[in-house]
Amino acid sequence: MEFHNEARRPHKEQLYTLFSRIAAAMANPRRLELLDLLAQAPRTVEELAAEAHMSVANTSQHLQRLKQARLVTSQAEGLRRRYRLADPAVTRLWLELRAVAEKQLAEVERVLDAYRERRHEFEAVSAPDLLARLAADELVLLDVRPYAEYQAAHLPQAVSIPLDELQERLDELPPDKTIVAYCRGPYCVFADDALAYLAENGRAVARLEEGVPEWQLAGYELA
Amino acid sequence: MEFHNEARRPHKEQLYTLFSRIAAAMANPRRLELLDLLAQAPRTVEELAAEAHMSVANTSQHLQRLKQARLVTSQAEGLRRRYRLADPAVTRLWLELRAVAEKQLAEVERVLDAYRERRHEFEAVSAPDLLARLAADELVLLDVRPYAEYQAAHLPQAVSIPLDELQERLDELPPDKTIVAYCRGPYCVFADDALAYLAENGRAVARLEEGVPEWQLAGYELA
DNA sequence: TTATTATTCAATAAATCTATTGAACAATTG
DNA sequence: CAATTGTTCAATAGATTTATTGAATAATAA
Repeated sequence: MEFHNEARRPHKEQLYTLFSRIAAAMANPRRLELLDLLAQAPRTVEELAAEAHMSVANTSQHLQRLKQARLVTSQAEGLRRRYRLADPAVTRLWLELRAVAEKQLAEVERVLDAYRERRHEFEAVSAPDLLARLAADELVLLDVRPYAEYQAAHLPQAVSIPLDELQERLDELPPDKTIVAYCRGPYCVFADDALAYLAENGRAVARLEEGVPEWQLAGYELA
Repeated sequence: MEFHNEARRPHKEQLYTLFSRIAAAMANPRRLELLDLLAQAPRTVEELAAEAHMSVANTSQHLQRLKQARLVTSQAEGLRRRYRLADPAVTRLWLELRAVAEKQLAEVERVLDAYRERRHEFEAVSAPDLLARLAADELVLLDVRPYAEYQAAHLPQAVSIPLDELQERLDELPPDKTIVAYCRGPYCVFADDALAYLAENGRAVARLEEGVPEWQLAGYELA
């Protein structure tokens, strides 16, 4: 009865090799950006390429690698092909990866402060707090992401005004209530931009750091 | 008010690059095996090299990469240096990675059946079931890992008999109770080997698939 | 002090990964 | 049918990663 059985070694190595394939698929900043975008809504290659500022060929190649690792699936839609995350577990893995980076790499905080330069300016609302004040009808929850992402999934009672339509549609927001904006999550600046504009126009504002994936992971319902 | 702000692009890319470093550190089967071992107990370079069947120099080099990514820390102990996981979040990430691989890569199941050839032979006990039956004093919980790992952390009420001492210490186990064995987790064969031997010697046996990390992640207490 | 021991470093060849380019393919439209 | 369009494929150069070898380092023991 021994701890080390040489006959089983090759199988064990195969297992670790399989696990490492998932990590390898995520071990590239471009592919992480693609996963992050897909965590918001399914998209075509062209849309992903434009959003991530990369060439279509390169985007397609990276998507093939994600597909090989079974992190994404694709579906033909006429001339196009739409990609989506293969499973909610992939979202969990991505969020857990981010959480480890946040906790272990001090640089993340530094870069985030440079990226979201106004992130400390607005009051932050926690998820339970939001729910309570929504129930009391004290505030409006505003989703400023592109409409397609709102359609794919959004927080309960959220109103959609994409960031680039906010100026024209300002009067759709009640002037007397606090406006809580959210976007793709804590690494997204859309909500900050929206809140800065709303504050300039005399509205009471606050930010929800959670995006749809974080909200869902925390166990709350989506609309 | 636009969705794409060119000035912020470089910061965004830096963020994804930081996140990808964590994934890159895990994107190698050897390093995953090291993380897996460290999830059981802290160890020295030499111990890790022996257990993972790799050269000391190679082991050290991989540990440096894990350390750079802040997934492990090390501590001098006289002549040696002991490595440990940097944070419980690292364990969570590793388990989540495994979960995705399990769910998405059908090959994992196939390789696992070849690796743990007896895994379907024994009754499996679930964690809540185990707790109930332990409370009712119906069974003995047996930890068959090396003693150092038992010392680092083990399940409540677990008795330690390392696999390689099981034959000599068989009489320490009460002959009338069902023996539930566990080891490092669902990808470990120690418990299967122990149960096969115990069953041959007329004991009633069952297996707990969870190891210490899985047990902890599920929210249960450790001893 | 010198010798021993655990670990790390440096150099290297083989393998793998990345972005780019331009061609190929396949589903639609005219 | 041919033309258009979104996507994928193939080839390639430059960069990164890996395991191995042997030397360097640093803490302890003789």
